[in-house]
Amino acid sequence: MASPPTSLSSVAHRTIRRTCVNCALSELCVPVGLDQTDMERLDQLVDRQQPLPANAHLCRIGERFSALYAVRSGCFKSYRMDREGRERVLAFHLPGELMGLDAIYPGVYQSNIVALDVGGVCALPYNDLSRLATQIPRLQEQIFRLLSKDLSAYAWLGGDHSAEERVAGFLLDLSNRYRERGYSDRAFNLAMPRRDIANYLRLATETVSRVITRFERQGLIRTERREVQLLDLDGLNERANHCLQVTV
Amino acid sequence: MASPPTSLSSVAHRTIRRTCVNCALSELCVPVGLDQTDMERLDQLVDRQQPLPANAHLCRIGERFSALYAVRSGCFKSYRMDREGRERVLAFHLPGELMGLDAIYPGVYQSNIVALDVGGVCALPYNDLSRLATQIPRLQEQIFRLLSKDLSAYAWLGGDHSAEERVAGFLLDLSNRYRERGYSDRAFNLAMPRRDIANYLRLATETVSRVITRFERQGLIRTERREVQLLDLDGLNERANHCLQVTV
DNA sequence: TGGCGAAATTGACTTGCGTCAAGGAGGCGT
DNA sequence: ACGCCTCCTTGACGCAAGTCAATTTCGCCA
Repeated sequence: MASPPTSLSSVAHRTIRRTCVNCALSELCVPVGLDQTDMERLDQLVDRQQPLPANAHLCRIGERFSALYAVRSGCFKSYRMDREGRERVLAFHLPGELMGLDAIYPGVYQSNIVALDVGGVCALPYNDLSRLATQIPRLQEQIFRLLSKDLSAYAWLGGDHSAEERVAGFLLDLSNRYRERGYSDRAFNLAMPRRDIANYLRLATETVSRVITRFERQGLIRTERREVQLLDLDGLNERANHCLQVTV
Repeated sequence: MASPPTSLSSVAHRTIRRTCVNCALSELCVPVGLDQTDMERLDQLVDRQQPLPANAHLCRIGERFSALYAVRSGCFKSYRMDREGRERVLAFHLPGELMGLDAIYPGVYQSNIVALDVGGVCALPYNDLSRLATQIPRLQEQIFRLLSKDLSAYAWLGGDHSAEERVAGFLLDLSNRYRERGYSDRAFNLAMPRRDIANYLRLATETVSRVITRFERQGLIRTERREVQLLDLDGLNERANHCLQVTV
């Protein structure tokens, strides 16, 4: 009771060590369904890295693949460059999601991954992870599932959708993912600029802007810079042509 | 030396039982890198199914996911239906390739898979396969790799490419895959009608036809219905904008 | 051999989205 | 408070690819 609560040691004592076991994201991330013992084994190989400042790169194309990354906080973007040097956004990653999966096959990172705002990641050294996965069937299963899940996401992007379908689908996808994470699915903040959204959806920035304006006029959404409110989910689903949902 | 080689029993005796161990595709398929003992364990769970006639379905969307399928011979197509009932081709599968990977996550097939011509598959019961994968690290690794490989393939389809880029990329992709399988990479037969190619590339059938005609006029290829000859790989690579290759 | 239907090609027209260009609105450092 | 820069929005115009429609070719079966 004597030492003031502001002393360094006191703070250190009160700080709960971040582990998979007490991580709020464990139900979205790799350790889904693991019991406490297995989670602790997983925990030992996880490298909880320093938070990255906005616009800092986590990895770059061509670097030797050594680890998968799980988002702990913030929002990340993965992208490639085409031969003309133009950026091509492949995905946005929210907390609990796994990044770098496309690097497993070639053994070399296939995309640049950058923090859109300040964000933290857990690095999962791949060799250790796959070794552990042979020992914990539930873990192997979860990695299979996460890889398979990404296939469906990419398949959507590959479809031939109109600009309206793409933008509506994008908003609904984010809405679903925020809900899963316990955030509001009706009002959220876009971590990425319009340019990145457009690039991800393979549209021009101007087209995204126009569609958003149109949705706003139709009373489907309300926006204020990067703040978005979804006012009419049914209407958005109609615009998205119902083609978003992965049948689960 | 006495019995004539044409007698039925003789044929039966000379027929080698099809196993993973003696399968010509083992270096492209799931058992990559397994030693003979492990291959025999894998072999025991493989269900070598009757050849399917052309246009027969292997599985349909919504069916409970129970097995992955490896192509043994022929060419398969996987596709979905959008809400308007239009077909959307997701992939063509050549011998040695694994199908149904996108069903792992939801536990329900996410695409219809149909034989384009008469073709054979090996069914790999998923529960048995993943159990075996925990016991054979090299097998687990290979499944990770195959899943990861598909991610890159889907990423290409998701890019915003012109019609010329798409058609050139498609031809070169087939060329590479045929070469891997020991076939000519300069002359091959398209197992699928133009309509399916167009659908896969998210183009109109007419557009594919026009691009093919243009390539032919430019001396890049020669076609005779479904027979294709690639005359100028460099030229095609240029049209494809070099954006096909996965950096391996 | 001839006739039917599916597949492929080609031409004429339409359109959704990209490109170009200009203007407005915050954010931030000095 | 000012200026600068980046982000976003809006309008005018052009083009690549889609749609519609007609014709040819091939495979197939009677």
